[in-house]
Amino acid sequence: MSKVHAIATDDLKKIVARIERLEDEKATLATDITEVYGEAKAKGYDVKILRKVIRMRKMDSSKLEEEQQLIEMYQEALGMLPQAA
Amino acid sequence: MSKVHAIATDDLKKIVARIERLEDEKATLATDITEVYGEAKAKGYDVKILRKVIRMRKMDSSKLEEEQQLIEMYQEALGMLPQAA
Amino acid sequence: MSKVHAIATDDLKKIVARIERLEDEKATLATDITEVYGEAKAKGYDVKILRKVIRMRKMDSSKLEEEQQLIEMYQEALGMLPQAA
Amino acid sequence: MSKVHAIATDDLKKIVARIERLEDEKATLATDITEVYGEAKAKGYDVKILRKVIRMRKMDSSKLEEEQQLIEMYQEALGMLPQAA
DNA sequence: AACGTTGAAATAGTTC
DNA sequence: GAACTATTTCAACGTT
Repeated sequence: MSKVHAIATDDLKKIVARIERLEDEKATLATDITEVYGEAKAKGYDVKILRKVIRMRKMDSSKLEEEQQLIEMYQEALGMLPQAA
Repeated sequence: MSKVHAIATDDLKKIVARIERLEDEKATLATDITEVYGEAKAKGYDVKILRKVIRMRKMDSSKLEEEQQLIEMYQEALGMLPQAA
Repeated sequence: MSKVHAIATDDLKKIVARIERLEDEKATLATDITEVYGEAKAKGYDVKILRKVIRMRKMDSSKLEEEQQLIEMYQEALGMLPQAA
Repeated sequence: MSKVHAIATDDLKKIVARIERLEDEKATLATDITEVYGEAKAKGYDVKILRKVIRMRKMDSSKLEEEQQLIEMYQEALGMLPQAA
């Protein structure tokens, strides 16, 4: 176990600053998203449904990847098994 | 925000004891599972594949639930939307 | 495939597009943050500690003290502290 | 449906059954633990603090001190501590 | 035995 | 405020 025992202060400060800046931007985007949902609601859209639909769109594009993974899984499984290497 | 400021010691001890006991049992089961995989490996089975297959079996039984959820989602979406209640 | 009425108006499409774009950017930032932690790790920093410290910086200090007090209260109730005053 | 050779020997089936049974029991315990936390919450305990304290009890004290020292080291490097010695 | 990958657990946010 | 979902964090595992 070799933890760092002498910390390069300036270096660490820069790292922390970068992370905190990125997290700030991320939080801002989260707020923006909430606001867009708010606008949608004001226009009469159902926010809950909207969220679900958007989630489904994301899932659908992940389904392709999942399918690919399953194919590879089976390929691997068929290559070996009981008399595995 | 109403945190508890006077702690009933005996009560808390019992709660902690119960949780720790359950966690112990859970850890024991985790060890047992690891051991079964170990036996399987000793018999020549490919543990990695075995894990994947078992995971897939779990997924397959979740697929039914997922499908049901999607159906309900669509039913919901078709009932409302722009002119939502 | 059953058409879903005329739900997908241009307006709704725009809203969805905006949200998805914002979510993409958010996901990119999440990846960036992970990468910065990766760099920090490569430089020898302890990522787990780093995360904890950054989280503590986010909490305002009154919250931090309050949490710490609660922890000590619980520890005392459980007899985890050497010999409390 | 394409049969997958004679992979599913009785032996393999038994192994899978044992693992799945153990995993079921493990999942049940996880649910039980969640419920105990729920009861604790209903009695007014702070679940988040409770979890932290229980986690701390699990860590041996040398680890805990080491972690605490690292945190302070980082905090000092970042100027988060009032006026370090 | 460190490293990355992956699955489990915990926390935070959203909805009803 | 209770339940559900999504995100984030943590720990285990296999790999090199």
